[in-house]
Amino acid sequence: MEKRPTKERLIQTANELIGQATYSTVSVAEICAAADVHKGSFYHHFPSKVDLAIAAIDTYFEENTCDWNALCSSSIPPLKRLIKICDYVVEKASEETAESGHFVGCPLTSLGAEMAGEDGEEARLAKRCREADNVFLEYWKSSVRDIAAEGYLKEGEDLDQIARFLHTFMAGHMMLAKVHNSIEIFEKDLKKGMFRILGISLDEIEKQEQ
Amino acid sequence: MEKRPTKERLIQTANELIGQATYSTVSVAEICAAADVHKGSFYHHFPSKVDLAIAAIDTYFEENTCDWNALCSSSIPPLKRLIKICDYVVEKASEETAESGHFVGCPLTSLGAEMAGEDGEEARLAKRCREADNVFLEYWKSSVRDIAAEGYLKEGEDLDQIARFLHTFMAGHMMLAKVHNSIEIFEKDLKKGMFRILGISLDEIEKQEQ
DNA sequence: TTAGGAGTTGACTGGTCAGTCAAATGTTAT
DNA sequence: ATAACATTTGACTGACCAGTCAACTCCTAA
Repeated sequence: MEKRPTKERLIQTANELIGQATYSTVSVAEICAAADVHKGSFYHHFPSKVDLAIAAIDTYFEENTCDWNALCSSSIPPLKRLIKICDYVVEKASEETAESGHFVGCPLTSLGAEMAGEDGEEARLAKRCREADNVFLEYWKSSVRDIAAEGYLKEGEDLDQIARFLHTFMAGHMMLAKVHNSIEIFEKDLKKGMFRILGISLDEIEKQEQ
Repeated sequence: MEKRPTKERLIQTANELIGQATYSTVSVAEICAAADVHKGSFYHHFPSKVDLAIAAIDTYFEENTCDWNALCSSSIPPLKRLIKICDYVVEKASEETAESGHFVGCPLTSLGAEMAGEDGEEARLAKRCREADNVFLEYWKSSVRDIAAEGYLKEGEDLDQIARFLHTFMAGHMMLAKVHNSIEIFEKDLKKGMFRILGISLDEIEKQEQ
């Protein structure tokens, strides 16, 4: 069994531990111990704890945009894409919760909120979280435009605002599921809420699928 | 100029500083300095940092339920109540942001998420956040039932689920406004999103008001 | 006047934190 | 073989953390 490179192990471990706790409460020593890396070796690969966290956010972001791109192929009808994204998010959250015992949620929001009031070096991390979050908002905007282009929305609606609603609703769901450490409501409500915000009957769409 | 009692000053200062940063990153020494209280005096009034945070959450909760009760008088039509609550939340957030330069958001969600992965003494704080959050969910349930009773919602809808949607949407708005430290989208979207989730035209209701 | 509890003071402790460093060990290219 | 570089090791530092404590001041009640 081949061990993955030290740097990768640190990033993955950081994402796991920070997801289950917070940036502030997880120490460099803890991350090192869990990743089987010595302190000095850590600082060979990363100039600071903040830089590890940024690398961890970058990795999370790249993995997720990659998956979303695969799910959001233009060849698929936009409402089906929305369903697939919801299913993907729910499934991924279920796996994480089953593995760790904690609902991890969205690091961009959790870490972004934790770092929101910081200045100095930590502000770089806060900025990265905001930037990445904005990219996901763009995904929603694009999705809503595609849904509107298919005639599912009334003429003259503020499409960007509807996209913000979806984005906000997703973020809120993630945070509350984290607070209550419960995947159940998340599974039950996410997709239905999305379609309610859009004003489209989920039942009818699902019937068409069959 | 009379100084308020030490204990009150500590609770108020804790709410301010923890709101602008996080529980973990604000030290007891900082809170003491800001409240002009000495370390030893702090531990005369509170057995631990966790107990101060719980007292701070309790104070926040009591102040807010008190205000919400005043706004939610049954003598007012339920949709008007919803508008008043949204206006109240937005106005309070604006004041806090103007005063501190930070969008503070909802401590029950922020602190609740920060403490979600903790065990030991901090778990008591996490539990208190969850409990308080559940009380606010009950407010939404009650509001949605009243709105339905006036005939604004279709027959057979899952009213508790709609209440969860509103609660989730509010929480998401608070968190994202904190992440981006921006009150603008919060002001622009909150009320409109609420009415979109309900499926009721805000414009028409506002016309009736005049 | 005085006794005693409530509140205050600030120095102190042991532990943990992020980050440093010089020496040791691998690895690769010539 | 060896030079040059990448990586690892673990002891170390100074700062900060939550919490302690004994001495002190203040208020109140008899």
